[in-house]
Amino acid sequence: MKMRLDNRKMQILRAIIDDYILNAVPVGSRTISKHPGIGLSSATIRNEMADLEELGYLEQPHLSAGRIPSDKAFRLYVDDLMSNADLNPEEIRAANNYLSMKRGGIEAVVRQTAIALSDLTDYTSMVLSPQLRGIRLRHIQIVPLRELTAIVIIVTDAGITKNAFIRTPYNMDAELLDRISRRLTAQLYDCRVVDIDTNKVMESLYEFGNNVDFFKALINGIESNLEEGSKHIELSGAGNILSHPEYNDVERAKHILSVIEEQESLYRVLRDATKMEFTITIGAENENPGMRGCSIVTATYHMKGKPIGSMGVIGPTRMNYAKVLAILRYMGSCLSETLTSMLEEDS
Amino acid sequence: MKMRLDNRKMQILRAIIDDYILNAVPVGSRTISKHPGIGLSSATIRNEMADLEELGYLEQPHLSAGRIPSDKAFRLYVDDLMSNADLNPEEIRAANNYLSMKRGGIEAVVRQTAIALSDLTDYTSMVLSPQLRGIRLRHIQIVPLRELTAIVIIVTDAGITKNAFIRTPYNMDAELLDRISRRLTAQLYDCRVVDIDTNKVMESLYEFGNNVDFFKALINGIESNLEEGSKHIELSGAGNILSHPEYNDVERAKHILSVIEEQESLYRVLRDATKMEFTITIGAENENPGMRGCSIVTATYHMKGKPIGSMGVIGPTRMNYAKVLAILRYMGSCLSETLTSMLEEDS
DNA sequence: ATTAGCACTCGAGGTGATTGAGTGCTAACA
DNA sequence: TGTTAGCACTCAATCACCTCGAGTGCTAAT
Repeated sequence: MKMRLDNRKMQILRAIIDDYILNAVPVGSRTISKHPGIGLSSATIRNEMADLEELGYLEQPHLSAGRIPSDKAFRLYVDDLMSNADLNPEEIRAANNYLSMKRGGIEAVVRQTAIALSDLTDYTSMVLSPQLRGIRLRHIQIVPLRELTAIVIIVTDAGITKNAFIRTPYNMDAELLDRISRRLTAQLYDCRVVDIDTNKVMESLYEFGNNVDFFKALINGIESNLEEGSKHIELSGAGNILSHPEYNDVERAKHILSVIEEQESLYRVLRDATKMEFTITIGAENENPGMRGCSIVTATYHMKGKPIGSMGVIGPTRMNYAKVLAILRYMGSCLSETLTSMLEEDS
Repeated sequence: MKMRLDNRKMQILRAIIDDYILNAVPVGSRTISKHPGIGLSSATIRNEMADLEELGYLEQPHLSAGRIPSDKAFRLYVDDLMSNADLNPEEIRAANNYLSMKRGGIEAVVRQTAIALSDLTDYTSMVLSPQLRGIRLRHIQIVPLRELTAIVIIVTDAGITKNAFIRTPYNMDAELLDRISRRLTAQLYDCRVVDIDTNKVMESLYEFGNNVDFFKALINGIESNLEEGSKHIELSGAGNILSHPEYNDVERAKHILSVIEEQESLYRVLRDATKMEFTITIGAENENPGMRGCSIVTATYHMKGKPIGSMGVIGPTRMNYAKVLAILRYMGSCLSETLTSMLEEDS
């Protein structure tokens, strides 16, 4: 006999998950039978639960306990069952309050966003700094620093500066480097990384002598510098994981903390997440084995309509997906708006 | 009858502290009487312990437990009793291993140092980014960004760039701003912040029109930018606090984590600590009430012989001060050396 | 198909006894 | 006079044991 997930099973599963998200305690048949909207006795629920367990949606920690939803159940939940929440006015006020202090440039805004996210959700939050790919060049300046070494400064239309050291083939003086800077600026003004035509730029530098390797290194440096973007991640509320009962086990908590601190894998998660408006990764779906047992929800933010970064929340698999999504949605649009307006208005 | 801390009491206290640092468990009279170098019976030790308690060096969690050293005892310990440790070859190898990858500029080095510190000590570590005060100016460049807004880029001899937005009084074109930049660079080349003579610089800008407010804002911007230094703190091993039994209480751990994450007070600690070669702050000596119960040990690092920043370790009051000091001393000199050499050699 | 009823399971939490590491005090001792 | 042996006492930790109750599966009646 083939079991199917009929409507009633779905309803029951949903009630179980809702309860579990709220209480973090295995939920029993009686609890569900008393649930408004479900007019069934606990015995019936038990039968259904047994079916759901067989289908892989529920798990039993031990015989005489209730059931807890599996990763698979949460997947179903976020895909089909979840009713999406909205922020209440109070939360919106709180969120705006965090963001009101937009002094201090992009980094400060990103940091404030991270703090707001972790405080509002009560989970750990992370915000990837804006990625520069697609941003346009405004100015290039090469400054001699000491013997045979110069520093290359790149300014973009986002008001972000980056800099890199470069080795010069001989002791080029400030004047020469300045002329080269002007030529480069003229050539590359308003270019994005992808627009850079190395050969053409090289040609335009011929008059400054036969230093092919140096020029090549210079252009490569500019390109790679713009391309790599900033790998910086702003974290906040790392301690929040200790608030949730699943991490009362100190060993577990320590482990997660070290994974979070390492940042490299978080960077990969956020980088990849920038391709999609929202992502939800549940428990074992995480690539990093250390993150199994956690869920990650992310949202993208934009600048002038283009996605340039993403932010996310790390919590237990039983996190309140609906609420987290709502908060991420709101904060994402706030951040997008702020960043875009920082380009247009005074700052 | 006046009790004094005679030599024997000191020895006993020292043995107690050593033992407590190692085991984190109240230590009893029998343990000490068996301690090599102390040829006394437990009964005698008990008498001495009672005296030490009366003098405020020991505390009893409850009647039938051993004693634990008070903050006052630890203070005495680090000031007078402690024998200073040296790193063993293996630790030196490990430390060098962390620092071998000095690719990627100052931030990367600072980060690596923080990671090494936390891994070697098993406590939480923090490293304050180099403070620029005392660093010399190399280049100033003002670039128009959009209507009425420009970005000011400052390059120092440490190869550090900083940038700030500035509002222009009218739409100054790139050419004009460039001429102003050159003039400023000429005027301020090789200056430290403290050397800047605002009036003289203002005078030299007269020829660029009567924009007193703008010029003033410009110079102020440069000054304050250099002055404030970077408030960035690199943290590592936040999760390590969970390794120590005093933080098995989740509430306590959460509290400390939130204090650490807030960073503002850590910045103040490290900033102030830059004035001294080493500092040790024990328990209640901390200014931040949230940090009482912790100890902080810091060391200064230098660039070309001048102190430009400090690094520290946060742990329980019973931390292994001798070892932590040795590690900080070693890492401090490594960092100083690396930073100084980054100025001189290619990077 | 649903439900009431029942026997069974098992973790959580409470009780009480035991253990052992520790103390203070006193009296004997060198 | 300082040191030590000895003893009575304290108290947290641990363990065995018990009870409680929330939960289950199964079966028979509706």
